[in-house]
Amino acid sequence: MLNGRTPSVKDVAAAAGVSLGTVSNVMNRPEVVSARTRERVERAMAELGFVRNESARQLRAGTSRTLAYVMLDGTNPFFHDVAQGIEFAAEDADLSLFICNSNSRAEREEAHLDRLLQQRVQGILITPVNPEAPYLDDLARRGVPLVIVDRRRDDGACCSVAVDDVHGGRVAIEHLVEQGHRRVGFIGGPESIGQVRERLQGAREVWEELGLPADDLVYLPTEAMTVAEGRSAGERLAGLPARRRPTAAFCANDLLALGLLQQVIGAGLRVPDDLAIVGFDDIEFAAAAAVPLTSVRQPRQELGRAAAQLVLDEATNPHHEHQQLFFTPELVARASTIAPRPRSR
Amino acid sequence: MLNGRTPSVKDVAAAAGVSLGTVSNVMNRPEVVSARTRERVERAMAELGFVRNESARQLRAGTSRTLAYVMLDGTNPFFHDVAQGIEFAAEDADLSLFICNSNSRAEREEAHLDRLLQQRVQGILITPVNPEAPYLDDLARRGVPLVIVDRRRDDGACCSVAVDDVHGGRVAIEHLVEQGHRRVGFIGGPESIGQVRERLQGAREVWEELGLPADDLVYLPTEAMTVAEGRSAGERLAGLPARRRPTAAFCANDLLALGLLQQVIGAGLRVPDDLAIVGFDDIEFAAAAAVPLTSVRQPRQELGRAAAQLVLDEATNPHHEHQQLFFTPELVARASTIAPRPRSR
DNA sequence: GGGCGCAGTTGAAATGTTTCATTAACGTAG
DNA sequence: CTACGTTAATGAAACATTTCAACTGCGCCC
Repeated sequence: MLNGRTPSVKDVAAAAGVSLGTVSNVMNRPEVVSARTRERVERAMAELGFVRNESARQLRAGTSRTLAYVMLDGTNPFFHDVAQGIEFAAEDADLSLFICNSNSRAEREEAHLDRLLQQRVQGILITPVNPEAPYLDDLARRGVPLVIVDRRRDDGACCSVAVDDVHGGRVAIEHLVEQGHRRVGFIGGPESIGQVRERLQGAREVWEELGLPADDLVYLPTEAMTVAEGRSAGERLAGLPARRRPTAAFCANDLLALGLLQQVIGAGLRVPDDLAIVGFDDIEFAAAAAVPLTSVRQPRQELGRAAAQLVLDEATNPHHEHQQLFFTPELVARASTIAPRPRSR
Repeated sequence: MLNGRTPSVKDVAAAAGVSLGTVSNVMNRPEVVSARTRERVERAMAELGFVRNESARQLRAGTSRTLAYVMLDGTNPFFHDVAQGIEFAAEDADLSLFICNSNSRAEREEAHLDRLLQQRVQGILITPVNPEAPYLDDLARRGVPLVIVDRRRDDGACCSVAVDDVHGGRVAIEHLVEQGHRRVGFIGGPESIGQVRERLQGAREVWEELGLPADDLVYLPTEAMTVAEGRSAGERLAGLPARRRPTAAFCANDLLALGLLQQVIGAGLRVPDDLAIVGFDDIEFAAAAAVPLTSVRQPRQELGRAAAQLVLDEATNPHHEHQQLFFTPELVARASTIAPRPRSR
């Protein structure tokens, strides 16, 4: 069957008694080769266990069959849902998807990008540590199809797909005010993250429009967007003097919200009676929390799918123009802000 | 700077006024080329924005610089932790990691493997839908370094890294019995998953050894290991006649446990007083649940790291012998089984 | 001053594909 | 019978790298 190294087209050609051009035709344009020879070649391939060498194909054809997604934080399920959306689009286009994880470290990100460039991937999707990083411009200038996911670039240096975070901040606060809250905490950070700024901005806008005193929208900064930071924000919140302590919290993502939820429940507060909580992203675990979490839903898979389509357009359409796609997030109200109808009485 | 296509070694050589063999030497054996020319070449590379073409390198050198992990279920954070462990090991070995997701569908898995074979990846790590699938044997026979992660192969066809699931089942039940429970439900399925069988087996072994009546260890089968199935198991559990209703549940993974937890809390039961819950895997969200979840911890990252080391050994060491690595899981007790010291009185 | 060793550089071969111009075979129309 | 068209198969070139044997100076020793 196989005697050492893996068989090449040449071996198949010899075994089938045809030229190696014909073998290639069987793989790439089966219609031009007669049924008889095609069958003979296919049998030879099966017998030898031939597997096409993708490097050689790519080298000659000049085109790779993979996309890549560089995700920001592997511990946040949100990004995996985005990746799943990309994967579906890639599958439809018969491409492989290379998933990398920068773990929020710029130097890992750059190392990944370097590798991807060497692989000559067909396009790169990325949720960058910093959307303005100069090496992203290098990529764009090089002509590598590039789409920024879940972040924005305001100059049109490349495509991006994101969500209207200002709007997301607005609907969260509108909902809380509707529920009667007049003192609300905003939990998120660091402020270097554009989304944190924009979600906060949306919150403040609507707060002001409703004529509520600015001081009653309390900003509780965090150092990261993790469960652990959510918990520690909970402690700080509990430590606030009563007259400043909010009756509701709006968290910049669900991880923070879940951490907060756990901490305050552990401290004996009731949710939502003592503290209502709104998250952001609507990851799967949000609905599955013990007090199901009200959250601002991002169309996570859609985000990935749309990004993949943009990158494919850039890769294949010579008249491609960079676009900034915007999705509008919507609030999903659950028990963490809406008290259940009392069980009896 | 660049005039159309990306520059090749030849362009660099021309720009630096050396032969292309020298350029290659600068990249691969800098010590053999004089400092003066090396510097000249490096300058030329920078000016042209040269990036080595990995396909060509791989074609000629015959060796790829990537590992691949085919994960079973992208919605389960457990596998991402495993992947993270692999990633660290790959980073140490200066390799890239290609992450694929089969979503528990055998045909996707096979398609991924086919692609990876074409890419001639240096080794494949996989948590397979079915560890006995014939195409896995094909891989092994082909000589592709292959490690099965978090599943077992009893014949020594390839390496595997797993956890002692029988033991995991034992410690979970021992803990519950210690806490005074005498009627316990086991939630998990489908039984085609080896781990489900073994965790249940461990549970039954210890149950019998303690002389408890077999009928009081109730098996509640599920169709999958997801949050949704956990919730539905919770409904079935609530519907059980009181004399058969367990006072504790041991779930085959944390996703099930989280779903169950949410459902029973929503139904007004108290955890652990009315129902104690033990999960398996100890994913990050287990500790962050509103009632922090007691769970059987698998060394998730360690699993990945060890698997990566095995695959690298197989790839590089001619005297490699297949090994079956076993980790021993340990119980992490939290509030879902241990009632907190009463707050007052 | 001829031979030798050494450091540095070169040029060609090789890797496994794809592509494309060319050839071969075989009818069929004139 | 020739010329032509069609269909099928061929062979060589090209892709970007790495490797390695061969070459070139050059200083040194006898």
